[in-house]
Amino acid sequence: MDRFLPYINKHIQLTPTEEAILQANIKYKNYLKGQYIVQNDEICRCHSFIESGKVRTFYLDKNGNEHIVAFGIEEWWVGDIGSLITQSPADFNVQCLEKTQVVQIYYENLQRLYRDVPKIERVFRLIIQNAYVSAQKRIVRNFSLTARDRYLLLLEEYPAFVQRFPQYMIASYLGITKEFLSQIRNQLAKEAKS
Amino acid sequence: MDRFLPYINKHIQLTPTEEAILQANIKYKNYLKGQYIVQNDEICRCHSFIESGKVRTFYLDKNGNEHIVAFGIEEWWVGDIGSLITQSPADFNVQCLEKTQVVQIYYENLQRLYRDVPKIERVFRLIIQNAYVSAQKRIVRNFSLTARDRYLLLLEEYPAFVQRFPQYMIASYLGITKEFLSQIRNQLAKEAKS
DNA sequence: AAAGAAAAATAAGGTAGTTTAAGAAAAAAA
DNA sequence: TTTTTTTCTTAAACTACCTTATTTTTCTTT
Repeated sequence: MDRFLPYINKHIQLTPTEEAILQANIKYKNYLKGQYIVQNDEICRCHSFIESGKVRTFYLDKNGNEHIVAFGIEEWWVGDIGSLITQSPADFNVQCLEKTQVVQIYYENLQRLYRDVPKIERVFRLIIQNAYVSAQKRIVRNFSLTARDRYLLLLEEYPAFVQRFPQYMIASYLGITKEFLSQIRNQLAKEAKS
Repeated sequence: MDRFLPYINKHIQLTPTEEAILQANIKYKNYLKGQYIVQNDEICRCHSFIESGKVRTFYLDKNGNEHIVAFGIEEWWVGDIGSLITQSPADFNVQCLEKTQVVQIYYENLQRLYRDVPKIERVFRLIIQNAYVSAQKRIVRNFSLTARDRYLLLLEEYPAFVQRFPQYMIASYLGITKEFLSQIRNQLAKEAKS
């Protein structure tokens, strides 16, 4: 039940006092399968760290099609940062796909932490920096790789995702249809035999 | 020649002492048309703020094709953040497309500033946060919009780009060929008439 | 102003990925 | 166990976008 503090301590070293302030500004929460942590058009009030469980972050386009923009498993942060930082309606939905426990930092508490424990600003700069670098990688890959190569890369880099999320969600994350992913997998299986 | 300090002061308020420390940790530099601020496979040593001029950030895929991942004009930051933060070889190239003046903060100076002027950590958190939000928007759009709609959106949101950068670069930025963009524009022109 | 180079337009044929629809397999519920 | 629901597969027709090649226009340089 406590992955959170060890995670924070990977980035910075907190004094006992600072740790106490941090503890006072977080909340533990449990979600059931299917429940939403963030909902489209509502303001995202907190950023959530996954203690256990799994979630998907998705977006509904104007035709009502779902597009998965991120997965979340243990030790990942989820939320809609765009909505959080401007306290404006969210573009994304964050939905739990199984019973999920999270640690949440609410907007006001985060601002207070930035003020009272400046080291926290560093943690979040680092978190966002890494998120930004992966987002850019994703853009580049969607430009220059075929669906097949993107799938192979996902298998290599995040095998846990391919195991824990259903195929139609993997397809959506890769930006292709489930039918086409099925076709790719079929082809890869054939190649493996010969 | 001085857009930099006013830009910083939009985000935070510096005391005269802090401002002096900041000034001591930046460098002004001029580039000619065609010169590179960052080069693929070399370590990106600084982050650059554009005072005047224009640049493109691009990536060469394994077939040697260029893919533009970002444009930069006055008051934009450019560089390869992935390379900068880990001090590892850059994936991207940042090239000036005309005479360009920049303010640069070198890696070591940035670390020193984070330590000595903690407010600076806030500025960079904010810069990266915004960059991350736009990167995510871009991922979503590339998934759910057609090339035509992406072009229309670019025209609406950043008309300056469409005016200041040649069409084949705009096409590359949108993730399509120059021929296809030409076709789209042709079609839009026809529609405008009738 | 002319010459040369770079950028943009046009057109035809090709391919990666989509759509639709039907059926099979697997998982969840009863 | 059977039923119901969810997920995955297969295949054929279709579309958005690509490739290649040629021509025209615009920008640079002298």
